Amino acid sequence: MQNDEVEFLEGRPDDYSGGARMLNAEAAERLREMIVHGSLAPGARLNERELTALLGISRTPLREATRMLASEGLVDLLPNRGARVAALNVETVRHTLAVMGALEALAGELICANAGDMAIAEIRATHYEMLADHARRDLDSYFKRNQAVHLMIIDAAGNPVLSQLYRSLNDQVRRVRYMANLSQARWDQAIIEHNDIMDALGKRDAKRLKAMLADHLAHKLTVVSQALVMAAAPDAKAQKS
Amino acid sequence: MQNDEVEFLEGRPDDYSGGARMLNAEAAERLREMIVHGSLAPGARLNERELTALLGISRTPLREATRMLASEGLVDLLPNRGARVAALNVETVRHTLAVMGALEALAGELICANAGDMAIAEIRATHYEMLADHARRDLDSYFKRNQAVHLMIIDAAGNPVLSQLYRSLNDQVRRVRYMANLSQARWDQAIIEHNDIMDALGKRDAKRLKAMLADHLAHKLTVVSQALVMAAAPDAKAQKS
DNA sequence: ACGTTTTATTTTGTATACAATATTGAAAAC
DNA sequence: GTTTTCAATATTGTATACAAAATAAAACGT
Repeated sequence: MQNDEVEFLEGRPDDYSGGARMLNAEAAERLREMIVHGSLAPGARLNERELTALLGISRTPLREATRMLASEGLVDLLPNRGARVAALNVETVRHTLAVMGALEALAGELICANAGDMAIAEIRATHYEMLADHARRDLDSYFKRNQAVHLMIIDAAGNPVLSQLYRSLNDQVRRVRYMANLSQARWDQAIIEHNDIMDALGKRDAKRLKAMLADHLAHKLTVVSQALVMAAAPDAKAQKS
Repeated sequence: MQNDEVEFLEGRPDDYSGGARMLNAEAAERLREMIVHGSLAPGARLNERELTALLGISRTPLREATRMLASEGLVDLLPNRGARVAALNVETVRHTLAVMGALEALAGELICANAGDMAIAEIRATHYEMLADHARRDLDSYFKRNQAVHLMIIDAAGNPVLSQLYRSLNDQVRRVRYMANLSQARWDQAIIEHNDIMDALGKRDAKRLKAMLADHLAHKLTVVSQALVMAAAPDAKAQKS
């Protein structure tokens, strides 16, 4: 390699993964994570010099990464003014959640028609682990497990296009999660909803499953909207498109 | 500019569009069109030297473009082996159409709830123009108009996330369209279905609209599947992932 | 002081240069 | 004749160089 003193992606030295590295994909992953976790805030500029220094790569793969993220909708590209983290307004999140709802409904149909008992058993197991997290008030682990359950439900539908799309949209909404401070009441309510979802799923009751998923999503929308309007006041300048 | 004898994107000289050009976006658009229209066949390698010569740009913006197309799912990236046009197997198309169905269902709901009479009138107008194309047996114009109607229906839902996603998936399926040779019977049937859709839309009958859209999509799936299995025999080598 | 114009500096967009990996093709071995 | 090996070539991945634009800073006038 040309630059032999480079430390690629020093935050994750274990990411060499043996074979083909593909710096752009690695950078995209790193940036995606930073955006989702909020360390790159909505509206923030992606300075190429800074980011190349941070990631230990040159501008070429970095730019390829930002272009990929732009196609995923996490980043906006302004001509001659680089890339910014996509804004997160309530409107967009509402639209995104509406689409996710449609995808969950499809997943519900497909699962009840096709999913094997094994897959559902695995979901149920993770569901119980999530209940454990709730009992322990371990919010961090709960979030992870909650994500896992939702993604497992989507994946159990056996439609890779659906899975990929849902993940992409989910990343958009996850960005808000890290601003939202879930109240205890909301959290308890979410658990009830998850129990209902799990119940309908076990019975392969597509109609009820879809209704429960829709309810749960509507609930999520209110939580997320509140978080956004709360954040909008002090952070208004970053919300401008 | 460094290379002053370049003729950028010579196929479409009117694409300067005044202000900021953004070569990568232009190249992505060109490539997307080539892939959708089949001039870049499924499985075909995207040779950077050839394409830079064809588009009159350097490798940097070309590569940024291919990365964007990869995120859209039109292109696969193989480490150290460049980009290939994504394969088009029946399975993937079925999955894609299933998701599009879910999105159309959502659009149907939203339209019946929110869409203004103006928007529906505009759809109806285009619908009639499409009927004219059918009467004249102008298949090319029909395809365009048909696409327009479907996109207008989606857009009338007023959800930009939905619109963008649908377009992206639609591009995947459009690739097959150009292989499919619509039979007269199929065409006539499609017209009937469109009339039903238009009717339900006029009456804001969400339930029926969703059913009609689903029927129409199922119909499209059979057409597209047939085209794919027909093409699979002589073109099998290009179908390998 | 304030606003405007001009000049530096930074940042982005694009092209090219270099290195590593793949691919091809021909000679050698079987 | 077929397969294997190894050099030649092409292609990709990454870094850097240069140009145009945007941003920041300074100079100027009022």
